[in-house]
Amino acid sequence: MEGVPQPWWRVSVAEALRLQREWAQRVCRELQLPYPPQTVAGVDAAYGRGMVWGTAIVLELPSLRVRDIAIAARKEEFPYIPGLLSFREAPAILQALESLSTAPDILLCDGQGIAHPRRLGIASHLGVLTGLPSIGCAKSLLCGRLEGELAAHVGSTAPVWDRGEIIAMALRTRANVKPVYVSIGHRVDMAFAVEFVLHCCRGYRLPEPVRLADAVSRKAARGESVEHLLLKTRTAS
DNA sequence: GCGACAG
DNA sequence: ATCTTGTCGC
Repeated sequence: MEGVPQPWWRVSVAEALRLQREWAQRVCRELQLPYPPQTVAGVDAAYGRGMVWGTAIVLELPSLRVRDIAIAARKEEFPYIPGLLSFREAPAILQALESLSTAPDILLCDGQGIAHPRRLGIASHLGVLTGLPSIGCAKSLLCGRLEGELAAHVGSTAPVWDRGEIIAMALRTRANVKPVYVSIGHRVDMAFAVEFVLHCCRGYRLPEPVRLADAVSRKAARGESVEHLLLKTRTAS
């Protein structure tokens, strides 16, 4: 992306907040897909041995078959601060994405999209920096309040409001199980995001791309073998 | 000032 | 996120 300071993750908290407000203005909340996505990349990160381990795993659609995997390890450079998660995890995830053989059509992230104090959760952050459509799927809320009741059946939704706007939808992906919070990342609208996440769940609370990215990340972080999953690891500082 | 707070 | 055993329930 143009105009992005290179070591954008090596900044002060004040500068990080400024960058978020700036980049949040580049988020597109409308569906902009040239064609139905043929591949989705599930992305996540885990921690181990002083490193952040980012994973990008590409699945074919609508089958959800694994097509490609990439893992990247980087030193932990930014602390975890609620609201600034992407400054800690995005560098490793972006590096993993760059190591993929083929760019995915859309990103499914473990975390918030615009359901964020400054409307730039990690899903939106990754979407804006890569230019790819993205969706945020989080296990809990960072901000906002659930309005209304969420039915117990799969597929039911309830809006999450914050400062006068709907920033996410609580989505029941499994009957009688805590919902996940779906939000727009970049170049998608809420309706598409919810439908997409639901398609990826298949009986589990979390979407398959995210479950796999999570499993691979933590295995890599613990130094366990992930070769039986076709990998392309790359380490850097 | 106090409490909340993605992963 | 990570540290950790068994256990209750579909």
